[in-house]
Amino acid sequence: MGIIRKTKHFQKVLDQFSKQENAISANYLVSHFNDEMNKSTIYRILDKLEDDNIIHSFVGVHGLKWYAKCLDCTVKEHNDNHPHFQCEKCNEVQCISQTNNESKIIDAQFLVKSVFLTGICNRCFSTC
Amino acid sequence: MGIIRKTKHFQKVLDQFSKQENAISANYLVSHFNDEMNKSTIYRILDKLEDDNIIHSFVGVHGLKWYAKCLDCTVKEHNDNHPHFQCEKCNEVQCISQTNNESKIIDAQFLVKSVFLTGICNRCFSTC
DNA sequence: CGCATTATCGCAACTAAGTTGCAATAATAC
DNA sequence: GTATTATTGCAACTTAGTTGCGATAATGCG
Repeated sequence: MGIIRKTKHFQKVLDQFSKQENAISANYLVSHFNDEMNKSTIYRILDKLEDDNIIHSFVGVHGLKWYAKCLDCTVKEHNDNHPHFQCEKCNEVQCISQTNNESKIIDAQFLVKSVFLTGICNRCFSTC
Repeated sequence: MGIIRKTKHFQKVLDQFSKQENAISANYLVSHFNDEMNKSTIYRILDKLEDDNIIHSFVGVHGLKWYAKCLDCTVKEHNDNHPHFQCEKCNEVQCISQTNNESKIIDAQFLVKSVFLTGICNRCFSTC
């Protein structure tokens, strides 16, 4: 089990995920909480939140680690494998609601656990 | 234009992609050519090969940079967006032939340029 | 072929993200 | 209120990838 004590720092990091539907990079949190908490604290809290299946992690286009809220996961089982989409222009990462279409693609070849898409988001596409 | 002179080093790196269907990590090449060439040389050659649309790059599960051969790309246009699959157990990355199924998933929401899947590959699945 | 030009290379030093060990601090249980 | 121990801050580290610069070698031309 990851989280044991409910500290102020833990609460602050968790709050970020409550008021934000999309994914958040570890890096963003480090600079956002720059003068409130140490970066190792943030990384450790993220580890523990992931341990408890409250958030899940993946790697974005520039090799940075991103975290997003788990939707239907319990402490025991992580079963929220919704796809993520990162825009190459604005770098924002969006969670895509599961459609079950993806599993078809690869069928017998592999057991797919996560889907990561990149491209241009609506907003950036319409402003260029 | 990336590649201008056909040096021995350039040829050696390119050979790796000729005799290998799947993706190769920059990191692998650095240790593979450890006593033959400097790592900055390798990174620079990879940059140039990508510039010329001979290979394309993406980031794998651990944030490492991977490269795979471009199939139907010209120097002017990169149009090979085949999906990649990385196994979480053996870390191997496979190129998946384009099926055009993926574009359906997200349709009007985004312009998808790349698809990256993770999970368990056939070989690892059958040996556990 | 020989030479000048300049792309490429090796080296060392750097950057940035993320990790780790340890002593100090603070949350919890009794 | 105090003891226990999880959490935190700090500094030092690791690892992938980048950069500047002088040395080397590929190419083009006479």
